[in-house]
Amino acid sequence: MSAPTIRLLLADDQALVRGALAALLSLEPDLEVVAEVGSGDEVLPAVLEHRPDVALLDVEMPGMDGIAATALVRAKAPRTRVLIVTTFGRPGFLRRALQAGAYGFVVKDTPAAELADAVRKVHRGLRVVDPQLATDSLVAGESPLTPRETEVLRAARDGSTVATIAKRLFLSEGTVRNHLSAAIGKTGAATRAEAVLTAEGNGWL
Amino acid sequence: MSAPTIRLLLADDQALVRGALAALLSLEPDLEVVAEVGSGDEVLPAVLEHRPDVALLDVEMPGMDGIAATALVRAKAPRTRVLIVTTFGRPGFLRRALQAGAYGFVVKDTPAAELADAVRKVHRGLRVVDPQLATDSLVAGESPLTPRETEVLRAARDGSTVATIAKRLFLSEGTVRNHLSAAIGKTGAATRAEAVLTAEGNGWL
DNA sequence: CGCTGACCCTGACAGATGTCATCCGCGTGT
DNA sequence: ACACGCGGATGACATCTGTCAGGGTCAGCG
Repeated sequence: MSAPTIRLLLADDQALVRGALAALLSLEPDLEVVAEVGSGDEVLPAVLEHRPDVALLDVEMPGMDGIAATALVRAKAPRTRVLIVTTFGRPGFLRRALQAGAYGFVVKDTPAAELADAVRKVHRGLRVVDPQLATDSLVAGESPLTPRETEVLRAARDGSTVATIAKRLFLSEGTVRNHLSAAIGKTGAATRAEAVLTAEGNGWL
Repeated sequence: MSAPTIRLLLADDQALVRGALAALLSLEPDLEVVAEVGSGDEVLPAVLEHRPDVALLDVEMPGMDGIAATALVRAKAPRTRVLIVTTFGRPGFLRRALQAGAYGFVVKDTPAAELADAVRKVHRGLRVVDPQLATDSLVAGESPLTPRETEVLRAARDGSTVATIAKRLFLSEGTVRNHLSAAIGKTGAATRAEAVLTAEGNGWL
């Protein structure tokens, strides 16, 4: 009797990318794609139903992001190992993904031939992390922003004025300006727009 | 003698996505991936060497974006038809891609099964464009921004101060403020950060 | 229990932003 | 030849941003 195949679940909101990844992985005789979902909140139900050995999750998905979905899978279906497959190799994403229980973290710059190997390693319980990304993650460190500063900076992402943010968060304009100023200082930026980019780049937002 | 296969070139800076798309398209007996490149400036040399019938180009690539590469292919290798395959279905991208000579425009939300059909249609000389995207493109219209306004707004993308932008573009701060103000007005935004997001969303930047 | 530090909140103020008025050069139409 | 409109440039000024000083609350520690 032949060795059993590794059962896979794919989660990516881009149908074309998801279908292409399924085609790529199905070329391997020992890998079998048993489910595909397009949003984060479909991940756990599909994992519970199909019992994949490895779940390949994108990070940015509607309904729930892949990192939150990873935490759910670890809590409710610990035999399923998670491999994050994402466009943005942000050090903050890596740290949060590992903390949430992901076994591996692959960015879409990776050669296609390496994905199957990454899946097999994760299935065997090994960690798969790009060394450069791990280094960047250690260098960037945890976010220096307080929860409120993070919230105010996130609210500033879309270019809103202080008055608009104040209304949205039920704060005075002075409070909003102070939090923004603190966030600007902590990220080493000159403006709030730059602070947003820096925090996003470091995975702090 | 069997019908000849459709020769394809793939261009996407993400190796994993490119490899996966190659795997997906190679499942079709009448399609053959003859070349893969990872940057925009490799597209034309590869097209001239491999003579693909259809070139599938991403938009955002290093070296040269896929729309500029499309224009080059039309000029230098008119028998190769271009199909844009991109993450962001921006109406501005669609318009510029068609104007540059692309035969089709597919976003990565498209079901994987439709990609091969899109390739076949493009090969036959048919247009492949998402109707919703075409509508959005007509609604958004051409950019109302002057070349200088576009340049100044683009320089403001990274959150730079007016003084920094003035130095970078060799203008006075008053001039920069005036162009930014005009761009804010034309995009209907309240701040420059919002104007940047609006212009990007409409494909004007 | 008192002290300390972190976090959150607020308003005053100097400096930056965005609006407005104005001018110049160039291309187009009459 | 002239008038007009457009794009680009500039500075004055009202408004907004970011910094700073100050106060309140709460958890942790001695």
